[in-house]
Amino acid sequence: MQHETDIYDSLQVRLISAGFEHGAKLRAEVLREEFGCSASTVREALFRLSTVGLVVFQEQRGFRVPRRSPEKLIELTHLRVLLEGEGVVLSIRNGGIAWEAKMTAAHHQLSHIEKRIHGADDPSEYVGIWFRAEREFHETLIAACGSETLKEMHARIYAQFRQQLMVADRRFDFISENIQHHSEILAAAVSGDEELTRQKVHDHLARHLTGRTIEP
Amino acid sequence: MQHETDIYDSLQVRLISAGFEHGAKLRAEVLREEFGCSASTVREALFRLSTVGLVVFQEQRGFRVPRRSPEKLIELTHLRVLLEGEGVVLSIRNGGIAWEAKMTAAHHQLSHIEKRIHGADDPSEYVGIWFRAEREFHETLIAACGSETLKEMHARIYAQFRQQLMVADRRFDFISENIQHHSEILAAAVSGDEELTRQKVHDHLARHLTGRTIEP
DNA sequence: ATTTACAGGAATTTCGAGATTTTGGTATAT
DNA sequence: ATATACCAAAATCTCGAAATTCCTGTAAAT
Repeated sequence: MQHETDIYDSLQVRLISAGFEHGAKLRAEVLREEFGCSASTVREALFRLSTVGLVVFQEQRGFRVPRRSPEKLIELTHLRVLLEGEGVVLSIRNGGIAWEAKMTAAHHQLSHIEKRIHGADDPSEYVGIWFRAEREFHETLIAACGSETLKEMHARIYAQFRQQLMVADRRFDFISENIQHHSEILAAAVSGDEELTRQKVHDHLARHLTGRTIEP
Repeated sequence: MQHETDIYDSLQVRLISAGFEHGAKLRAEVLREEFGCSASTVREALFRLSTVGLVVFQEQRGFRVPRRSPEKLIELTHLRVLLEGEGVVLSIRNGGIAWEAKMTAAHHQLSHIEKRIHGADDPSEYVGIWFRAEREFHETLIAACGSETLKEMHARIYAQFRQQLMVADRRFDFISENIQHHSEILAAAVSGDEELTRQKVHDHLARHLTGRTIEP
């Protein structure tokens, strides 16, 4: 049996991985059928997603997928730099060997996938697993920061960030640059150099700070 | 006629200003009567508040007011320092005269109230207006940062922070210290010294970073 | 031609009842 | 005494229909 929470999760995944068009209307009556439940149940899930920022709610006129906005992407990037920078510095301080081990593991996984994408003819089939690995890498960065609140907040910002980029960058033109970035972040992190790591996280995300990132 | 949004707002106010006990159960069937609407409507509002962190939701066992937790308060304080520090620096950079004017206005208002509290026999009657003025002051600090996303995020952190402190500090023992702090923050901000301002914001909140702040 | 008024239809919001699950208490067995 | 099984009461969750509000296209008026 499907619970409200399952529907919430399911919608969340679709909302950040191209399951809906930007700006698309989300009608509870329609989604109802896909999940085989009542409209009110979908409505509750959409309400919750709206407070997270993955859905826009307007009184008496329903729910929508947020439109793409260069300004929003810049703001989200700025916050990612702030939160990931702070989180990774705290992780360096508190994480110890166990965290360093998890970091190298997450990086190994990610870099393996990125190298395959780099040499692939049709990278699009890797979209799903790359998303997961990239998220895992960035979550591991801040995993040992000691603040559940910071991690939750980062998860939301990250989700909105991904949603903004949904259909963009499908060709992975940035991938070789990314391989380099992720390696440098890992190296800086395990070396224990707090400010260098913060800098590397910033540089990695900097290309989204210009306002000229997306144009499909 | 009461809308779902009104109920949401109304509950939010009560949740951050001692309208409920810490850890209290929030039964939709009960709140239903107070608002004169159906249980499902209350339920929707509670669901939304749960994604904001002002209410805890557990599958099949309803909604609760979050318990008080020293660790949580430290984490929230840490994030306030981070977000307000960043926000105020950006405001200094982008705000101009208009922002400085708003800052002095907000400070004037707040300090007026704080001085009255300082000399009052029974400060408890000022609780409500002090809450509003203090929030206004801290929101104005970051008002010109240029990032709606940062402001939204700060609003949530601030709300959870207030909720943690709900019943504490009712005697305003900290008030004379606070008057000094707020003045120093204002002075640093209008002087344009970014790092000094960041420091003053940190110092102001530092007393909540020790883990020995609350004991009812 | 443009604006305003008015329907009819579609979408949203609210509601209360029924189905499901948890909770708390009692009895039985170890 | 402790643990397990069971039952009834209470609370939660889901549903579909009724009430309300919004939207769109058509007609009348300026």
